[in-house]
Amino acid sequence: MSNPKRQIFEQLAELARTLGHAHRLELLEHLAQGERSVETLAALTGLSVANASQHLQHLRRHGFAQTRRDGKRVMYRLGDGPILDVLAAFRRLAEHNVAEVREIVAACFTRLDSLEAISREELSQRLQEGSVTVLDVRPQGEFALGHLPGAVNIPLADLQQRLADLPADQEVVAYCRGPYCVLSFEAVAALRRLGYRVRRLEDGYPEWKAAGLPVEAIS
Amino acid sequence: MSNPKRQIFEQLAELARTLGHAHRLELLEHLAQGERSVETLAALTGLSVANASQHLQHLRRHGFAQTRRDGKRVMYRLGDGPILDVLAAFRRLAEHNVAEVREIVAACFTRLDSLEAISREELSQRLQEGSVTVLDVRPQGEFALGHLPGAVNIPLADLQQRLADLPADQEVVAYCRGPYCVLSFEAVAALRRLGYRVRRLEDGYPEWKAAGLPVEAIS
DNA sequence: GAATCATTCAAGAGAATAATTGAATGTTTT
DNA sequence: AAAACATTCAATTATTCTCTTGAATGATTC
Repeated sequence: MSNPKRQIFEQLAELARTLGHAHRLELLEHLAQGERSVETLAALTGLSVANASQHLQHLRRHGFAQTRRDGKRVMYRLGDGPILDVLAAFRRLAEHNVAEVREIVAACFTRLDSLEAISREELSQRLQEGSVTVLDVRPQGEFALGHLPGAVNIPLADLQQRLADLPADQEVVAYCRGPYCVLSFEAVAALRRLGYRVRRLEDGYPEWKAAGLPVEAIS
Repeated sequence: MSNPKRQIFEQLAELARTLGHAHRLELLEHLAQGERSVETLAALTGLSVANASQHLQHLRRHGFAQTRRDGKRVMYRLGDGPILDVLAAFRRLAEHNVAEVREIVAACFTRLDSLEAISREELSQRLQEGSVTVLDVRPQGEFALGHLPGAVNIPLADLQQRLADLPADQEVVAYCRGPYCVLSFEAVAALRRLGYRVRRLEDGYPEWKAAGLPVEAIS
Protein backbone atom coordinates (compact mmCIF):
# COMPACT_ATOMS: atom_id res chain seq x y z
CA MET A 1 0.00 0.00 0.00
CA SER A 2 1.86 3.06 1.23
CA ASN A 3 5.28 3.67 -0.13
CA PRO A 4 7.32 4.17 3.03
CA LYS A 5 5.86 1.09 4.64
CA ARG A 6 6.80 -0.96 1.60
CA GLN A 7 10.30 0.37 1.77
CA ILE A 8 10.59 -0.53 5.41
CA PHE A 9 9.31 -4.03 4.77
CA GLU A 10 11.84 -4.38 1.99
CA GLN A 11 14.61 -3.43 4.39
CA LEU A 12 13.33 -5.74 7.09
CA ALA A 13 13.14 -8.55 4.57
CA GLU A 14 16.75 -7.96 3.60
CA LEU A 15 17.75 -8.19 7.23
CA ALA A 16 15.83 -11.43 7.55
CA ARG A 17 17.41 -12.88 4.43
CA THR A 18 20.80 -12.11 5.89
CA LEU A 19 19.93 -14.48 8.73
CA GLY A 20 18.52 -16.90 6.20
CA HIS A 21 21.54 -19.10 5.78
CA ALA A 22 22.88 -21.66 8.23
CA HIS A 23 26.48 -20.71 7.60
CA ARG A 24 25.84 -17.10 8.48
CA LEU A 25 24.07 -18.07 11.67
CA GLU A 26 26.99 -20.24 12.60
CA LEU A 27 29.42 -17.42 11.87
CA LEU A 28 27.33 -15.13 14.04
CA GLU A 29 27.49 -17.59 16.89
CA HIS A 30 31.26 -17.53 16.71
CA LEU A 31 31.36 -13.75 16.37
CA ALA A 32 29.27 -13.53 19.50
CA GLN A 33 32.16 -15.12 21.42
CA GLY A 34 34.55 -12.38 20.42
CA GLU A 35 36.68 -10.97 17.67
CA ARG A 36 38.01 -13.38 15.07
CA SER A 37 39.96 -13.28 11.84
CA VAL A 38 38.47 -14.50 8.58
CA GLU A 39 40.84 -17.41 8.49
CA THR A 40 39.91 -18.48 12.00
CA LEU A 41 36.22 -18.22 11.30
CA ALA A 42 36.63 -20.21 8.12
CA ALA A 43 38.42 -22.93 10.05
CA LEU A 44 35.83 -22.92 12.84
CA THR A 45 32.97 -23.35 10.40
CA GLY A 46 34.71 -25.55 7.86
CA LEU A 47 34.13 -23.08 5.05
CA SER A 48 36.64 -22.06 2.42
CA VAL A 49 38.23 -18.73 3.19
CA ALA A 50 36.66 -17.06 0.16
CA ASN A 51 33.24 -18.36 1.02
CA ALA A 52 33.55 -17.35 4.66
CA SER A 53 34.71 -13.92 3.57
CA GLN A 54 31.69 -13.45 1.36
CA HIS A 55 29.27 -14.48 4.07
CA LEU A 56 31.04 -12.22 6.55
CA GLN A 57 30.82 -9.30 4.18
CA HIS A 58 27.15 -10.03 3.78
CA LEU A 59 26.77 -9.87 7.54
CA ARG A 60 28.76 -6.68 7.69
CA ARG A 61 26.77 -4.95 4.96
CA HIS A 62 23.66 -5.40 7.06
CA GLY A 63 25.15 -4.38 10.38
CA PHE A 64 25.48 -7.83 11.91
CA ALA A 65 29.27 -7.59 11.95
CA GLN A 66 31.98 -4.96 12.09
CA THR A 67 35.61 -5.13 11.09
CA ARG A 68 38.95 -3.77 12.12
CA ARG A 69 42.26 -4.24 10.39
CA ASP A 70 44.99 -5.80 12.50
CA GLY A 71 48.19 -6.08 10.51
CA LYS A 72 47.49 -8.31 7.60
CA ARG A 73 44.40 -9.76 9.19
CA VAL A 74 40.88 -8.39 9.17
CA MET A 75 39.20 -8.98 12.50
CA TYR A 76 35.44 -9.44 12.51
CA ARG A 77 33.32 -8.84 15.56
CA LEU A 78 29.61 -8.80 16.29
CA GLY A 79 27.90 -5.60 15.22
CA ASP A 80 26.18 -3.53 17.82
CA GLY A 81 22.48 -3.19 18.19
CA PRO A 82 20.12 -5.82 19.55
CA ILE A 83 21.37 -8.66 17.37
CA LEU A 84 21.32 -11.32 20.03
CA ASP A 85 17.76 -10.31 20.90
CA VAL A 86 16.68 -11.09 17.36
CA LEU A 87 18.42 -14.43 17.43
CA ALA A 88 16.91 -15.25 20.81
CA ALA A 89 13.44 -14.38 19.52
CA PHE A 90 14.02 -16.67 16.56
CA ARG A 91 15.12 -19.50 18.77
CA ARG A 92 12.07 -19.16 20.96
CA LEU A 93 9.83 -19.18 17.93
CA ALA A 94 11.58 -22.20 16.48
CA GLU A 95 11.40 -24.15 19.71
CA HIS A 96 7.72 -23.31 19.87
CA ASN A 97 6.72 -23.84 16.27
CA VAL A 98 9.14 -26.03 14.39
CA ALA A 99 8.69 -29.70 15.15
CA GLU A 100 12.18 -30.60 13.93
CA VAL A 101 13.79 -28.12 16.28
CA ARG A 102 11.73 -29.31 19.22
CA GLU A 103 12.80 -32.87 18.52
CA ILE A 104 16.48 -32.04 18.19
CA VAL A 105 16.39 -29.96 21.33
CA ALA A 106 14.57 -32.69 23.21
CA ALA A 107 16.90 -35.41 21.96
CA CYS A 108 20.23 -33.63 22.29
CA PHE A 109 19.94 -31.07 25.00
CA THR A 110 17.95 -32.94 27.60
CA ARG A 111 15.87 -29.98 28.53
CA LEU A 112 15.48 -31.50 31.98
CA ASP A 113 18.89 -30.15 32.76
CA SER A 114 17.92 -26.88 31.28
CA LEU A 115 15.10 -26.63 33.79
CA GLU A 116 17.71 -26.46 36.47
CA ALA A 117 19.60 -23.73 34.68
CA ILE A 118 20.55 -20.78 36.81
CA SER A 119 19.52 -17.36 35.53
CA ARG A 120 21.93 -14.58 34.83
CA GLU A 121 20.38 -12.55 37.60
CA GLU A 122 20.79 -15.27 40.20
CA LEU A 123 24.35 -16.04 39.20
CA SER A 124 25.19 -12.37 39.20
CA GLN A 125 24.03 -12.09 42.79
CA ARG A 126 25.75 -15.23 43.96
CA LEU A 127 28.96 -14.08 42.35
CA GLN A 128 28.88 -11.04 44.58
CA GLU A 129 28.36 -13.28 47.59
CA GLY A 130 31.28 -15.41 46.43
CA SER A 131 29.26 -18.54 47.09
CA VAL A 132 29.80 -20.19 43.73
CA THR A 133 32.55 -21.36 41.39
CA VAL A 134 32.08 -20.43 37.75
CA LEU A 135 33.39 -22.87 35.17
CA ASP A 136 34.01 -21.87 31.57
CA VAL A 137 34.20 -25.00 29.41
CA ARG A 138 34.96 -23.27 26.13
CA PRO A 139 38.32 -23.72 24.39
CA GLN A 140 41.12 -21.65 25.76
CA GLY A 141 41.14 -19.19 22.85
CA GLU A 142 37.56 -18.19 23.41
CA PHE A 143 38.09 -17.89 27.13
CA ALA A 144 41.01 -15.54 26.52
CA LEU A 145 38.84 -13.19 24.48
CA GLY A 146 36.53 -12.63 27.40
CA HIS A 147 34.83 -14.54 30.20
CA LEU A 148 32.78 -14.19 33.34
CA PRO A 149 34.56 -12.57 36.26
CA GLY A 150 36.60 -15.06 38.24
CA ALA A 151 35.72 -17.96 35.97
CA VAL A 152 37.92 -21.05 35.86
CA ASN A 153 38.64 -22.20 32.31
CA ILE A 154 38.70 -25.94 31.85
CA PRO A 155 37.90 -26.93 28.27
CA LEU A 156 35.59 -29.87 28.19
CA ALA A 157 38.30 -32.19 26.84
CA ASP A 158 40.54 -31.51 29.85
CA LEU A 159 37.86 -31.84 32.47
CA GLN A 160 38.82 -35.29 33.71
CA GLN A 161 42.45 -34.38 34.30
CA ARG A 162 41.87 -31.04 35.92
CA LEU A 163 39.23 -31.86 38.48
CA ALA A 164 41.66 -30.61 41.13
CA ASP A 165 41.01 -27.05 39.93
CA LEU A 166 37.40 -27.32 41.01
CA PRO A 167 36.51 -26.98 44.67
CA ALA A 168 34.40 -29.94 45.68
CA ASP A 169 32.60 -28.14 48.46
CA GLN A 170 31.16 -25.23 46.50
CA GLU A 171 28.42 -25.27 43.95
CA VAL A 172 29.69 -25.02 40.37
CA VAL A 173 27.98 -23.16 37.54
CA ALA A 174 29.12 -24.12 34.05
CA TYR A 175 28.63 -22.11 30.90
CA CYS A 176 29.73 -22.18 27.29
CA ARG A 177 28.98 -20.45 24.02
CA GLY A 178 25.28 -20.09 24.36
CA PRO A 179 22.13 -21.84 23.29
CA TYR A 180 22.68 -24.90 21.14
CA CYS A 181 26.17 -25.29 22.44
CA VAL A 182 26.40 -28.66 24.11
CA LEU A 183 29.65 -28.12 25.96
CA SER A 184 28.14 -27.02 29.24
CA PHE A 185 25.44 -29.70 29.10
CA GLU A 186 28.11 -32.36 28.83
CA ALA A 187 30.23 -30.78 31.52
CA VAL A 188 27.29 -30.69 33.89
CA ALA A 189 26.43 -34.29 33.15
CA ALA A 190 30.02 -35.46 33.64
CA LEU A 191 30.53 -33.55 36.89
CA ARG A 192 27.22 -34.71 38.31
CA ARG A 193 28.28 -38.29 37.78
CA LEU A 194 31.33 -37.47 39.87
CA GLY A 195 29.20 -36.12 42.66
CA TYR A 196 29.65 -32.41 42.14
CA ARG A 197 26.85 -29.98 42.77
CA VAL A 198 26.73 -28.30 39.41
CA ARG A 199 24.28 -26.34 37.31
CA ARG A 200 24.24 -24.71 33.93
CA LEU A 201 24.04 -21.00 33.28
CA GLU A 202 21.15 -20.18 31.01
CA ASP A 203 22.41 -19.33 27.54
CA GLY A 204 26.11 -18.54 27.58
CA TYR A 205 28.87 -15.98 27.49
CA PRO A 206 27.57 -13.76 24.64
CA GLU A 207 24.19 -13.34 26.28
CA TRP A 208 25.78 -12.55 29.61
CA LYS A 209 27.89 -9.87 28.01
CA ALA A 210 24.97 -8.53 25.98
CA ALA A 211 22.95 -8.19 29.16
CA GLY A 212 25.49 -5.65 30.32
CA LEU A 213 26.87 -7.81 33.12
CA PRO A 214 30.56 -7.55 33.99
CA VAL A 215 33.14 -9.57 32.09
CA GLU A 216 36.88 -9.99 32.22
CA ALA A 217 38.77 -9.66 28.96
CA ILE A 218 42.33 -9.25 27.83
CA SER A 219 43.14 -5.57 27.71
CA MET B 1 30.91 -28.64 13.72
CA SER B 2 28.33 -30.73 15.54
CA ASN B 3 25.52 -32.25 13.59
CA PRO B 4 22.50 -31.31 15.69
CA LYS B 5 23.62 -27.70 15.91
CA ARG B 6 23.93 -27.57 12.15
CA GLN B 7 20.44 -28.96 11.80
CA ILE B 8 19.05 -26.36 14.15
CA PHE B 9 20.81 -23.57 12.31
CA GLU B 10 19.38 -24.91 9.09
CA GLN B 11 15.89 -24.75 10.55
CA LEU B 12 16.40 -21.30 11.98
CA ALA B 13 17.68 -20.15 8.61
CA GLU B 14 14.55 -21.48 6.96
CA LEU B 15 12.44 -19.52 9.42
CA ALA B 16 14.44 -16.41 8.68
CA ARG B 17 14.12 -16.88 4.94
CA THR B 18 10.38 -17.11 5.39
CA LEU B 19 10.48 -13.57 6.76
CA GLY B 20 12.88 -12.61 4.01
CA HIS B 21 10.36 -11.23 1.56
CA ALA B 22 8.55 -7.92 1.79
CA HIS B 23 5.27 -9.40 0.57
CA ARG B 24 5.24 -11.98 3.30
CA LEU B 25 5.97 -9.38 5.94
CA GLU B 26 3.10 -7.31 4.64
CA LEU B 27 0.80 -10.31 4.66
CA LEU B 28 1.83 -11.00 8.22
CA GLU B 29 0.99 -7.46 9.21
CA HIS B 30 -2.51 -7.95 7.86
CA LEU B 31 -2.86 -11.38 9.45
CA ALA B 32 -1.95 -9.78 12.75
CA GLN B 33 -5.13 -7.73 12.51
CA GLY B 34 -7.31 -10.80 12.32
CA GLU B 35 -8.54 -13.58 10.12
CA ARG B 36 -8.67 -12.93 6.38
CA SER B 37 -9.46 -14.82 3.21
CA VAL B 38 -6.88 -15.29 0.51
CA GLU B 39 -8.78 -13.04 -1.82
CA THR B 40 -8.97 -10.26 0.74
CA LEU B 41 -5.30 -10.53 1.53
CA ALA B 42 -4.44 -10.46 -2.14
CA ALA B 43 -6.48 -7.30 -2.55
CA LEU B 44 -4.98 -5.67 0.52
CA THR B 45 -1.46 -6.28 -0.68
CA GLY B 46 -2.01 -5.83 -4.38
CA LEU B 47 -0.79 -9.32 -5.20
CA SER B 48 -2.37 -11.73 -7.62
CA VAL B 49 -4.45 -14.35 -5.87
CA ALA B 50 -2.17 -17.18 -6.92
CA ASN B 51 0.90 -15.34 -5.74
CA ALA B 52 -0.69 -14.39 -2.45
CA SER B 53 -1.77 -17.98 -1.98
CA GLN B 54 1.76 -19.22 -2.49
CA HIS B 55 3.23 -16.76 -0.04
CA LEU B 56 0.55 -17.61 2.47
CA GLN B 57 1.25 -21.30 2.12
CA HIS B 58 4.89 -20.56 2.64
CA LEU B 59 4.01 -18.75 5.86
CA ARG B 60 1.79 -21.61 6.93
CA ARG B 61 4.38 -24.28 6.27
CA HIS B 62 6.66 -22.56 8.74
CA GLY B 63 4.09 -21.89 11.41
CA PHE B 64 3.58 -18.18 10.79
CA ALA B 65 -0.01 -18.72 9.70
CA GLN B 66 -2.84 -21.13 10.24
CA THR B 67 -5.91 -21.82 8.16
CA ARG B 68 -9.50 -22.77 8.54
CA ARG B 69 -12.01 -23.55 5.84
CA ASP B 70 -15.12 -21.39 5.83
CA GLY B 71 -17.42 -22.46 3.03
CA LYS B 72 -15.59 -21.91 -0.16
CA ARG B 73 -13.09 -19.58 1.41
CA VAL B 74 -9.91 -20.45 3.24
CA MET B 75 -9.38 -18.13 6.14
CA TYR B 76 -5.80 -17.40 7.18
CA ARG B 77 -4.87 -16.17 10.61
CA LEU B 78 -1.64 -15.52 12.44
CA GLY B 79 0.01 -18.65 13.76
CA ASP B 80 0.56 -18.98 17.44
CA GLY B 81 3.88 -18.73 19.13
CA PRO B 82 5.90 -15.60 19.67
CA ILE B 83 5.72 -14.36 16.10
CA LEU B 84 5.13 -10.72 16.91
CA ASP B 85 8.09 -10.84 19.28
CA VAL B 86 10.34 -11.85 16.43
CA LEU B 87 8.99 -9.10 14.23
CA ALA B 88 9.38 -6.55 17.02
CA ALA B 89 12.97 -7.64 17.56
CA PHE B 90 13.61 -7.22 13.86
CA ARG B 91 12.11 -3.76 13.84
CA ARG B 92 14.23 -2.67 16.75
CA LEU B 93 17.33 -3.98 15.07
CA ALA B 94 16.45 -2.27 11.81
CA GLU B 95 15.75 1.05 13.48
CA HIS B 96 19.05 0.74 15.23
CA ASN B 97 21.24 -0.52 12.42
CA VAL B 98 19.79 0.19 9.02
CA ALA B 99 20.29 3.77 7.94
CA GLU B 100 17.50 3.62 5.38
CA VAL B 101 14.98 2.52 7.95
CA ARG B 102 16.05 5.21 10.38
CA GLU B 103 15.62 7.82 7.69
CA ILE B 104 12.21 6.61 6.62
CA VAL B 105 11.04 6.41 10.20
CA ALA B 106 12.39 9.86 10.94
CA ALA B 107 10.86 11.36 7.81
CA CYS B 108 7.46 9.70 7.90
CA PHE B 109 6.62 8.92 11.45
CA THR B 110 7.81 12.02 13.25
CA ARG B 111 9.16 10.16 16.18
CA LEU B 112 8.51 13.25 18.30
CA ASP B 113 4.95 12.12 18.49
CA SER B 114 6.04 8.65 19.26
CA LEU B 115 7.82 9.92 22.32
CA GLU B 116 4.49 10.89 23.72
CA ALA B 117 3.05 7.48 23.01
CA ILE B 118 1.17 5.91 25.87
CA SER B 119 2.23 2.45 26.89
CA ARG B 120 -0.09 -0.52 26.91
CA GLU B 121 0.25 -0.76 30.66
CA GLU B 122 -0.73 2.84 31.24
CA LEU B 123 -3.66 2.70 28.87
CA SER B 124 -4.82 -0.54 30.41
CA GLN B 125 -4.95 1.11 33.80
CA ARG B 126 -6.64 4.26 32.59
CA LEU B 127 -9.23 2.16 30.79
CA GLN B 128 -10.20 0.68 34.12
CA GLU B 129 -10.49 4.14 35.60
CA GLY B 130 -12.61 5.15 32.61
CA SER B 131 -10.63 8.33 32.27
CA VAL B 132 -9.87 8.05 28.60
CA THR B 133 -11.55 7.66 25.22
CA VAL B 134 -10.00 5.08 22.92
CA LEU B 135 -10.12 5.79 19.20
CA ASP B 136 -9.60 3.07 16.62
CA VAL B 137 -8.76 4.66 13.28
CA ARG B 138 -8.54 1.48 11.25
CA PRO B 139 -11.04 0.70 8.51
CA GLN B 140 -14.34 -0.66 9.69
CA GLY B 141 -13.63 -4.23 8.58
CA GLU B 142 -10.56 -4.52 10.71
CA PHE B 143 -12.32 -2.95 13.67
CA ALA B 144 -15.09 -5.51 13.36
CA LEU B 145 -12.63 -8.39 13.64
CA GLY B 146 -11.49 -7.20 17.03
CA HIS B 147 -10.63 -4.02 18.89
CA LEU B 148 -9.78 -2.57 22.25
CA PRO B 149 -12.61 -2.66 24.81
CA GLY B 150 -14.91 0.31 24.44
CA ALA B 151 -13.04 1.74 21.49
CA VAL B 152 -14.77 4.15 19.11
CA ASN B 153 -14.17 3.32 15.47
CA ILE B 154 -13.67 6.31 13.22
CA PRO B 155 -11.63 5.44 10.16
CA LEU B 156 -9.14 8.15 9.41
CA ALA B 157 -11.01 9.24 6.27
CA ASP B 158 -14.17 9.95 8.25
CA LEU B 159 -12.50 11.77 11.08
CA GLN B 160 -13.46 15.30 10.05
CA GLN B 161 -17.15 14.50 9.75
CA ARG B 162 -17.49 12.50 12.89
CA LEU B 163 -15.79 14.69 15.43
CA ALA B 164 -19.06 14.74 17.34
CA ASP B 165 -18.43 11.12 18.36
CA LEU B 166 -15.37 12.19 20.31
CA PRO B 167 -15.78 13.80 23.71
CA ALA B 168 -13.84 17.05 23.73
CA ASP B 169 -13.25 17.04 27.47
CA GLN B 170 -11.57 13.68 27.85
CA GLU B 171 -8.15 12.66 26.72
CA VAL B 172 -8.16 10.57 23.55
CA VAL B 173 -5.80 7.70 22.77
CA ALA B 174 -5.63 6.69 19.13
CA TYR B 175 -4.30 3.43 17.76
CA CYS B 176 -4.12 1.58 14.47
CA ARG B 177 -2.49 -1.51 12.99
CA GLY B 178 0.81 -1.31 14.67
CA PRO B 179 4.30 -0.06 13.98
CA TYR B 180 4.80 1.45 10.54
CA CYS B 181 1.11 2.14 10.24
CA VAL B 182 0.69 5.86 9.83
CA LEU B 183 -3.03 6.03 10.50
CA SER B 184 -2.82 6.86 14.17
CA PHE B 185 0.01 9.33 13.64
CA GLU B 186 -2.12 11.25 11.21
CA ALA B 187 -5.17 11.08 13.43
CA VAL B 188 -3.21 12.41 16.37
CA ALA B 189 -1.80 15.23 14.27
CA ALA B 190 -5.22 16.16 12.90
CA LEU B 191 -6.95 16.09 16.26
CA ARG B 192 -4.21 18.09 17.92
CA ARG B 193 -4.67 20.83 15.38
CA LEU B 194 -8.30 20.90 16.41
CA GLY B 195 -7.38 21.31 20.03
CA TYR B 196 -7.99 17.82 21.33
CA ARG B 197 -5.83 16.28 23.98
CA VAL B 198 -4.77 13.18 22.16
CA ARG B 199 -1.97 10.64 22.28
CA ARG B 200 -0.97 7.57 20.39
CA LEU B 201 -0.91 4.04 21.77
CA GLU B 202 2.49 2.45 21.34
CA ASP B 203 2.39 -0.11 18.54
CA GLY B 204 -1.19 -1.11 17.73
CA TYR B 205 -3.97 -3.61 18.01
CA PRO B 206 -2.05 -6.83 17.27
CA GLU B 207 0.55 -6.06 19.92
CA TRP B 208 -2.15 -5.22 22.45
CA LYS B 209 -3.84 -8.51 21.80
CA ALA B 210 -0.57 -10.45 21.82
CA ALA B 211 0.22 -8.96 25.21
CA GLY B 212 -2.81 -10.79 26.55
CA LEU B 213 -4.81 -7.64 27.23
CA PRO B 214 -8.59 -7.76 26.83
CA VAL B 215 -10.18 -7.21 23.43
CA GLU B 216 -13.68 -7.10 22.08
CA ALA B 217 -14.40 -9.20 19.02
CA ILE B 218 -17.38 -10.43 17.11
CA SER B 219 -18.45 -13.71 18.58
C1' DG C 1 -25.68 -32.56 -11.23
C1' DA C 2 -24.19 -28.44 -13.58
C1' DA C 3 -22.42 -24.02 -12.85
C1' DT C 4 -19.90 -20.95 -10.02
C1' DC C 5 -16.58 -19.49 -6.93
C1' DA C 6 -12.23 -19.46 -4.04
C1' DT C 7 -8.15 -21.59 -3.66
C1' DT C 8 -4.41 -24.56 -4.89
C1' DC C 9 -1.41 -26.94 -8.03
C1' DA C 10 1.96 -27.46 -11.89
C1' DA C 11 4.99 -25.82 -15.26
C1' DG C 12 8.10 -22.48 -17.05
C1' DA C 13 10.67 -18.07 -17.61
C1' DG C 14 13.46 -14.83 -15.19
C1' DA C 15 16.02 -13.26 -11.18
C1' DA C 16 18.61 -13.84 -7.14
C1' DT C 17 21.83 -16.60 -4.25
C1' DA C 18 25.64 -19.75 -3.20
C1' DA C 19 30.03 -22.11 -3.83
C1' DT C 20 34.30 -22.59 -6.53
C1' DT C 21 38.16 -21.00 -8.80
C1' DG C 22 41.86 -17.98 -9.80
C1' DA C 23 43.41 -13.36 -9.95
C1' DA C 24 43.90 -8.79 -7.51
C1' DT C 25 44.56 -5.89 -3.36
C1' DG C 26 46.79 -4.25 0.60
C1' DT C 27 50.03 -5.59 4.70
C1' DT C 28 53.97 -7.16 6.65
C1' DT C 29 58.46 -9.31 6.50
C1' DT C 30 62.78 -10.14 4.41
C1' DA D 1 61.75 -3.72 -3.63
C1' DA D 2 60.49 -8.55 -3.53
C1' DA D 3 58.25 -12.27 -1.30
C1' DA D 4 54.77 -13.96 1.70
C1' DC D 5 50.44 -13.65 3.60
C1' DA D 6 45.35 -12.66 4.58
C1' DT D 7 41.56 -11.06 2.49
C1' DT D 8 38.71 -9.52 -1.20
C1' DC D 9 37.12 -9.34 -5.91
C1' DA D 10 35.40 -11.24 -10.38
C1' DA D 11 33.68 -14.70 -13.20
C1' DT D 12 31.34 -19.15 -13.59
C1' DT D 13 28.17 -22.70 -12.64
C1' DA D 14 24.59 -24.82 -9.99
C1' DT D 15 20.84 -24.10 -7.19
C1' DT D 16 17.01 -21.92 -5.29
C1' DC D 17 13.37 -18.35 -5.33
C1' DT D 18 9.64 -15.59 -7.48
C1' DC D 19 5.96 -14.60 -10.41
C1' DT D 20 2.84 -15.65 -14.18
C1' DT D 21 -0.20 -18.54 -16.57
C1' DG D 22 -3.65 -21.88 -17.07
C1' DA D 23 -5.56 -26.02 -15.37
C1' DA D 24 -7.23 -28.78 -11.25
C1' DT D 25 -9.49 -29.22 -6.77
C1' DG D 26 -13.17 -28.66 -3.28
C1' DA D 27 -17.13 -26.43 -1.73
C1' DT D 28 -21.38 -24.00 -2.54
C1' DT D 29 -25.47 -22.52 -5.15
C1' DC D 30 -28.76 -22.91 -8.63
